[in-house]
Amino acid sequence: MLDRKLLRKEPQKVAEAAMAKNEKIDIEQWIEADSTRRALMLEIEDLRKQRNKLSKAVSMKKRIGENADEEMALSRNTGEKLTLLESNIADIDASLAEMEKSFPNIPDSDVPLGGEENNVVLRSWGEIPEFNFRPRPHWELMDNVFQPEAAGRIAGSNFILFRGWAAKFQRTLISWMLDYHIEAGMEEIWAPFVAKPESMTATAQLPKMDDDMYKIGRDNLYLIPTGEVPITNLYRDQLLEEANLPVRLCGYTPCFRREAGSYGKDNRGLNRVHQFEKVEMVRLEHPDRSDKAHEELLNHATCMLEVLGIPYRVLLLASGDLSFAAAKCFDIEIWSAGQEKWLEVSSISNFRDFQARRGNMRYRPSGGGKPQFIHTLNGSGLALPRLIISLVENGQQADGSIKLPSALAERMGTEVIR
RNA sequence: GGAGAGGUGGCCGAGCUGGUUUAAGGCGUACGCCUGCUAAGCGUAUGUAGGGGAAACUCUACCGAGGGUUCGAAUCCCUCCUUCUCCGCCA
Repeated sequence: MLDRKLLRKEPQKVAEAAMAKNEKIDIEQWIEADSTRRALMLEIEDLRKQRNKLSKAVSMKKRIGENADEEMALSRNTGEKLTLLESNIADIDASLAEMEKSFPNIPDSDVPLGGEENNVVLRSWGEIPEFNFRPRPHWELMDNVFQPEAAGRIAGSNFILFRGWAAKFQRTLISWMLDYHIEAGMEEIWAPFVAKPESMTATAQLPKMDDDMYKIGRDNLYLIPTGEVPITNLYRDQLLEEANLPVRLCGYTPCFRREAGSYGKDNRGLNRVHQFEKVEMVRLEHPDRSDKAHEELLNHATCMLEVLGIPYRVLLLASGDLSFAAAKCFDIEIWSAGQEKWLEVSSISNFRDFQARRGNMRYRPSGGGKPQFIHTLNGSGLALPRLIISLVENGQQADGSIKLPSALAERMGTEVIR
């Protein structure tokens, strides 16, 4: 959610920002409703003031035994007027709130304009592996342990099933990544995998992504599309002390995505599935330090890839590729040797105070003064399926066996998976 | 799922036979006083949001959410959400 003062003061800026994100918004309609609301509010407050006075007069007169019929009649009359105006303003409030929830966050000034084609490669690391044989895609290398047809029988197409070493490999990776984050000072969170509409609205999956989420209608719950939802919502409606910032969290969750309308698009194998596992990093920051925190999250995630020896590149997303809530986002892409392409394995976003406003997440400044909205950030650290793709395809050998990075070999109890 | 008890300001907690409570008191926090230092003690201030004012200040709303009764609701009634206790069911 954006600051109402900003909407009033610089509607043009908000409209341009929405345009840059390919979102259509009607700012004129908002401005009109807002000014109507403020005029009505003045009237209402005046009437309430009158009624309070009359009530007090009634109270005084009754205490000393005088007749207060006149005041009571006047007060009743005022009350009737109020009821009408209050119902008008409630309608306006509802429509304002609905509009505001559909206004996207404003991209930072250093975010390039335009669509995907304007994303900027900031840096890259590692050598793209070369083979003296034809590198195979992961679905061939994992033929025995990755069984999408079985998952299809159980849950439907585009769900996945691992068995044997693949199942263990995923569990090992989750555990390794969590330990890596904990080592760096984050607190591990394990949270519900479903969330209420209010939670989805706070982190801004709602209203826009409604069609992309699995919904449990009878209990009015959604399956989470990312760990960001429960972990960030841990602090919804909370007031933090400035001394307790930053809050650094991580956690494992499955992520459920309907991927409506994406069938047939890069969805072979593990590339794009309805349920995938992910370790997420979440950070609540002081507004002055969120830029630094954003870089730190990025570097922390890329460091992890360096330990695993996976070639990657970092993109700064252009405005049109930014999510609804983000002000700025880095994507990390890793190399898939079997498919010879880059795969997005992490999005690291700064939402500034956008989610904090929606979720009422604030801190009290240590010098005293009014509570302020915090800045929220998050990043995948990392998404499992594509990480597995890269490790398996990049580590493959001529005989179809897979060589593991040393960090994982120890935990898997073998250096080579056969 | 059944029965019962709660949800009050950063936290705890009174009020809940409707009108000097437009929320007592405590903790915490800030500043000051006092004390050789520290602790204790004393004093003052301290909720959130919005409006008006140069400012001191002032007005309005908010006691889980929404609706109702009333001249007037934290207080009475209804619906919902949520927490806890006990029982049932299930892993």
